[in-house]
Amino acid sequence: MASQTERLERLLGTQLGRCCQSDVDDRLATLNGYQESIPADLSSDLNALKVLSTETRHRIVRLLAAAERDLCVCEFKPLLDVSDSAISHALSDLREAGLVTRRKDGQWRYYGATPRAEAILDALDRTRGDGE
Amino acid sequence: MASQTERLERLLGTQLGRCCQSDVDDRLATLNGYQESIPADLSSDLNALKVLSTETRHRIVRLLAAAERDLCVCEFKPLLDVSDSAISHALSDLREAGLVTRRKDGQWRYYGATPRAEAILDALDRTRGDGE
DNA sequence: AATACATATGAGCGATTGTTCATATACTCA
DNA sequence: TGAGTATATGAACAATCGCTCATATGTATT
Repeated sequence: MASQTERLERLLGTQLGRCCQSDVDDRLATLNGYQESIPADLSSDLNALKVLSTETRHRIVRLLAAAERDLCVCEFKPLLDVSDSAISHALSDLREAGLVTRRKDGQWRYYGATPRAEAILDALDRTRGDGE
Repeated sequence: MASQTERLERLLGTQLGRCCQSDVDDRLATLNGYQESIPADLSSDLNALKVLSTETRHRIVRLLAAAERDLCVCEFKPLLDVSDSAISHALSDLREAGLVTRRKDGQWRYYGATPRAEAILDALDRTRGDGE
């Protein structure tokens, strides 16, 4: 049975030219340190990214960011090639993910991009086309 | 049959207190302006977000960012609760999405986070917990 | 050359997803 | 109050996804 650290041991042999148990322990401690620097609950980050990763929802947020104002649900209609229902579902998912806000005005609903949404789009824009 | 702009026309009636054809045309032109400011090809952005939106791949990138150095494939093993194959698939997806780089050293492979990956994580970190 | 090893790749399976259709809710105006 | 409108919600279905297992590729060592 292959242990969890069998290969790590060999890697350290390559990197250090030697490898005793304390070398393995030290490296494992270092790796655990990286692990601990990760937010305990990733679900909100993962959800924000997932929600922004499909075309309909992504486009909605880009439109809101470009508009620099809240848009009414019906303003998305001529710009997106999906049903009203799909737009509504998309906005609902975006709101739950903290990427858009909603404001009611009579029968109309206005949505706006949150700073979180804008920060993510900005990160993409600033790094688009980077080879690496 | 409901036209694409039927509701928009009524919205403008509400917003402007009137609505003739030129009002509709103006608004449509404005909306099309937003549309045009969106990158023509979203697929690379969408893919980057999708790839970062599941736990295994996201965790890999967070580990690389925390490490501030390239990590060997075998170093992920004790930190992730999935098979070697899943780690390899994940790294391959991340590389294709431009989120990690790969460096070969003998039989070992070292991966590192790209500026694009770091920018996205940073956007998430800076805005985590924003109510809106 | 043969064996061992590190990583990669492809098929396949259960689980999740984005959409549409049907329907519900809530507001407006006669 | 009743008809019309704007948006939201739930079910359902095809499509996609993430994982594991089996196997392939390329490197090191003997």
